[in-house]
Amino acid sequence: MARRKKEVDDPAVAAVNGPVRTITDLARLAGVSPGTVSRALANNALVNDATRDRIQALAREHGFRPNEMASRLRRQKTGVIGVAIPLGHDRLQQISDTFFMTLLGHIADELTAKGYDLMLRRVIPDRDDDWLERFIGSGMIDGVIVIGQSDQFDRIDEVSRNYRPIVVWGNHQEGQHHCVVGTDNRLGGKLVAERLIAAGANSLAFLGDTAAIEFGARFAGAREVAERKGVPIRQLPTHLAQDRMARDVAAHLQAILPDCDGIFAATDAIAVACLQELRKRSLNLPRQVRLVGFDDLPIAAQTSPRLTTVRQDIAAGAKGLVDLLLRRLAGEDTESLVMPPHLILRETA
Amino acid sequence: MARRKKEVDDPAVAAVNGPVRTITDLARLAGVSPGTVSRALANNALVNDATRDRIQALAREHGFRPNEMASRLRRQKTGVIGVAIPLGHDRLQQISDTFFMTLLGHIADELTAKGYDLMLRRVIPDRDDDWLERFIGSGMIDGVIVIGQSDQFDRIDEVSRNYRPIVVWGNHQEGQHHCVVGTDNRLGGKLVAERLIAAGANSLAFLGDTAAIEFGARFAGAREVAERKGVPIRQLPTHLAQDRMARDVAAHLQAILPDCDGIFAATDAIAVACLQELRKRSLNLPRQVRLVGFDDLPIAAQTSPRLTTVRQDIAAGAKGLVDLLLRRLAGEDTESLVMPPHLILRETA
DNA sequence: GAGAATTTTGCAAACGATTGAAATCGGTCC
DNA sequence: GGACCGATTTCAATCGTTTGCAAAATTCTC
Repeated sequence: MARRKKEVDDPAVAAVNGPVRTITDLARLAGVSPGTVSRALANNALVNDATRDRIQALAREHGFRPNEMASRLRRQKTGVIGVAIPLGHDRLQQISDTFFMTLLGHIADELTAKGYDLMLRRVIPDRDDDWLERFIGSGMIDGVIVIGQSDQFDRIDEVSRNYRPIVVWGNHQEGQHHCVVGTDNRLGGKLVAERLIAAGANSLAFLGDTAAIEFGARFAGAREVAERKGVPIRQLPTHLAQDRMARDVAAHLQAILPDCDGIFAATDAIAVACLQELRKRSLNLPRQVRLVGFDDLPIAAQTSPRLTTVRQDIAAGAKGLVDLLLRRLAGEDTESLVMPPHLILRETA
Repeated sequence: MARRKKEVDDPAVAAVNGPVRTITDLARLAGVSPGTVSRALANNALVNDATRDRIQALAREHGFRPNEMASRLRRQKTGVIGVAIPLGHDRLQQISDTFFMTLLGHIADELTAKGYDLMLRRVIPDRDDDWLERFIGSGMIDGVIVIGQSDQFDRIDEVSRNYRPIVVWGNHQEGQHHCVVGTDNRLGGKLVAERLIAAGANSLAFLGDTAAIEFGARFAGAREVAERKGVPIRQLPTHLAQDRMARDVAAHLQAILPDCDGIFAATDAIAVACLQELRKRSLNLPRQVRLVGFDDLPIAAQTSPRLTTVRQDIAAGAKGLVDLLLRRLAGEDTESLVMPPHLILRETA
């Protein structure tokens, strides 16, 4: 409608009147063709300097910005990286999970620095089996970072055979096809078990759900060491959602104490819950019980007693994820990046 | 059926055996026009049931998904909500700020539930003065949620006069134009001062940078109460970035202790830093010094002694933000939502 | 000042989907 | 047998940019 009206009216007048919404409006205003405007705004050397300046000034004056949706459609490049957080092995684990959110924050920083936008999508795989294909196939993103394999390892591995720009945060597994960035969880688990035993523990317990392969690897590492040293170790599934976690931890500790004197919490969040429960029971750390967490979240340094834990370098992880993704986007073939975990000795073991 | 046969035989069709990327590819395969495919995939009643089923089956078989970029361009509707986190009053405050990230997580949950995607953008206003216009003008988003006004109040207020679908997390100020969701920071500040004084404090200190208007309001509330009760109160600017925060807190406490016996930390993060510093100095809480934080982050319940603080209901805030934004998107005019803060009494005051 | 070389600009076809309007097709009615 | 009808389907224009190529304008050469 508006367009028709403009055509009928004196173009100059119409141009002055209406808002400048499209590159064509601006072109009319500047008395050049849309193509020229497009090039001028892109600082294309093909356009005369004077013309460019005039058009850019006009654009600024009218607060005009080219529609990126159209631009991205035309150039078949979105400038957006998708970040998916599948919540699989524990439905109640919220997207607000501290570790993932911190990682996400760093990823956002990295992507911003590289000029990419970030599209975040929370995913519940059980309710929606082609989540990854949908995200990729939407045409809205140039590549995707998956935070946490959860129990979606096979699906991710499968999809990655036909789709290259995908990088995953998680555990590396022998023979996997997709590119992953993560901590060497198995080694981390070994470090923990070694420390617990060195600190005097005679019976170990792992609190965490091994269905999540990251946790599975941590447990596997710990078990290897425990068996080698002849120390018994048991595994106790523990939910990650705040409320259920507290209940699980209370129940587990009730069952295993005081028999068990070395606790390996799959995450710092679980460790903190243990700490509270242990305090309730007035058990002394690390004399009566030893406790080690995993992640080295900021909170770990601030509990009392301060938590011994395994550091995952989140900032480096984020950098690695983004870096590898951009390289894959550029056509390069990349190896997975497995980062060494660091045992941070504090006061609980 | 005759049609099917033709497909198979027709060399032109057979030649297009490649991947089915566009609706046109699929149309050729199905022997119908692109328009029909579009309608079939959209479950438009205008298309024959049998045709629809056939096309949908074909789409599934070939893993075809319409390009959303194109779709969104055409319908002038993106289905994406932008979330901007301006880092203004404290450059070093990272996007990984716990409070904001938690809020972001809940917002993501809410938006996902409503069928929207989320585009995250970190913004450094000093380096880039038209960040908000750029985000809005990009044509990539239907609306925007700004997390934290930082020191960008005026700019946001200005922009909101010409752009309706914008909702902001932050402090509500008399006479402002834009729609905001947030806690009543002033009231929160009052609650804290009242509690500190009731717990026996005779001289108060506020640790936080009042240039951020949320913090300014918290301080103002506390000052009002303090002055009414004739208790002195001072304000000590404190950075939010982890490393500088620790230094600032140490310096401040060095300067004001033991003179000052009631500390109001602008955030729980600052409060935790205080807690560590106070422990170093072997001061007993709450006997010698009282401390109250703000936010009620998960960590607040897990420190030792457990932190007395003011709860901001993050989940409700996220729900409010999304709800108001969608209503504005639908054309409704909405009031700001100011939520009551709750003093959570624990062990530090 | 003609012709060549070089800048600048304009034209028009994409990108991949959506959608109003027009066309097609059986079938029905009189 | 022709008009008419409802149900389907096709056609073609559109969303707003970008960009290869041709055309025009300008500058350079001799």
